[in-house]
Amino acid sequence: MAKTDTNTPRERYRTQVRAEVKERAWEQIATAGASALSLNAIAKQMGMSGPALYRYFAGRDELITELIRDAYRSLADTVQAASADGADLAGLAHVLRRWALEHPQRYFLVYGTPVPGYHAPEDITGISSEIMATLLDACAQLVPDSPATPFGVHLEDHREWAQGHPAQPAALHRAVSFWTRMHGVLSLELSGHFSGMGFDPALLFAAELDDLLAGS
Amino acid sequence: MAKTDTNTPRERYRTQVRAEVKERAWEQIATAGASALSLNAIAKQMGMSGPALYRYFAGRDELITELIRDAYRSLADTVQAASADGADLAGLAHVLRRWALEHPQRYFLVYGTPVPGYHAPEDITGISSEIMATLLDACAQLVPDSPATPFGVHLEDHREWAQGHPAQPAALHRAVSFWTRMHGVLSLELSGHFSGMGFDPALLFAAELDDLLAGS
DNA sequence: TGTACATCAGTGAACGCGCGTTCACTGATGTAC
DNA sequence: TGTACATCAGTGAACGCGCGTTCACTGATGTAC
Repeated sequence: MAKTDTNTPRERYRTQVRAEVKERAWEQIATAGASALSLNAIAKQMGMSGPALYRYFAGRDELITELIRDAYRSLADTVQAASADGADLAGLAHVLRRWALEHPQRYFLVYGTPVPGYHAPEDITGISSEIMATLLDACAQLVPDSPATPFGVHLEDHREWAQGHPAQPAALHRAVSFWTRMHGVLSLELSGHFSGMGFDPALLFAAELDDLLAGS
Repeated sequence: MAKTDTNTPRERYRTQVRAEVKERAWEQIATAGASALSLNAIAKQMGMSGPALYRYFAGRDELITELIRDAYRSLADTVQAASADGADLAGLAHVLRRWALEHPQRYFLVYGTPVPGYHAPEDITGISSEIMATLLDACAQLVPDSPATPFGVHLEDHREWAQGHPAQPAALHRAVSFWTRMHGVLSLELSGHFSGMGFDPALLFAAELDDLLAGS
């Protein structure tokens, strides 16, 4: 079914090398930032010559796009797995934070400063919708019939992004607030903006989550 | 008193050229991202030869640091001016959003994805504290004696960052929440993450602000 | 099992590019008497 | 007011660098009979 031909030895080797290239790419991003990503440097680090990588990636741009796709996929998988294991909204929050702390570079590739020119391919926005859907599920299960907020009503009028998910206005509102609030804390935490301040970011995260669950 | 010698014609010229270099730098960042900033490109755009800029900046790094400093300064000035005009916390929120929408590149240089190697000079963290202090003022004025939250108590134990500001625990908590929540919305808005979703980011921002002011 | 052929991974040379930065120099602008 | 000197903005050549990418080629690995 899936077109991942991992049958022949040669193709197994191919996917293995591709994976190693990506690993080195992540290391490089962690060390010097995404903009410093260089095919030649990766090749050298793997003990091969620059042009060799063109057997595996059409070019630098394709590699970067792949990394972004993988980052989205990784987050979606993580969240969906937690949901399948019965995690509620609070559970998703902790899984999200854990993922962000484990893979800060991936987090920033997904939610960080955008590159002015770049536009993500369609399938990536699709993965983004998957994440949103999982969030909506969790929000809908929590207090299924909360009173609609004004912004919830506005969202009800603009719910294309919910992809036909049958969530109530209050759930739509909560999903969006969840997203922005968790991102607010995680983004500043990963950026190091809290590091000189002395308090424990985990407690801030927990406080924000509690407040969100208590709901207005 | 201030050591800004804008007296002699030569020095007025100097500061003028420095200013133009920075302007072009911002344009370049807006077009291709901060990592694409190039002294040579700026020089060419100004109709002069590359090395000429070394009369005005010690090198690329100094220019970038200056831009970051200016961005912080611009935000601090904006917020302080609003505060001096009697703006309350809600007023500061709107001034902040306005500033972010007007200068997205500056916003990202301040709060965006960090460059792994880079550490900001001390005076920049000082400006950051000024912003925090203004925020604390506004939070302390709102409901001066709210009950302390658990996280507020934690902050009370780690209040070095407040630089001796006499805010109550509840105010400390509110200032931090204000910061992370506004950033959560603004960061995703400026990154374009809402653009395909259909709803109005201004309403989301307002809803988040209302919820914060209602306070739990 | 052995031979003939096709596939494909990886190499090394080469191209053009733009970068940051240095250096010795020219020429204009200001300063001192 | 005019001359002599110092200051400093800007130039052009040059250095070394690493980048992405192409190309013709070698040599190993798999496939077909």
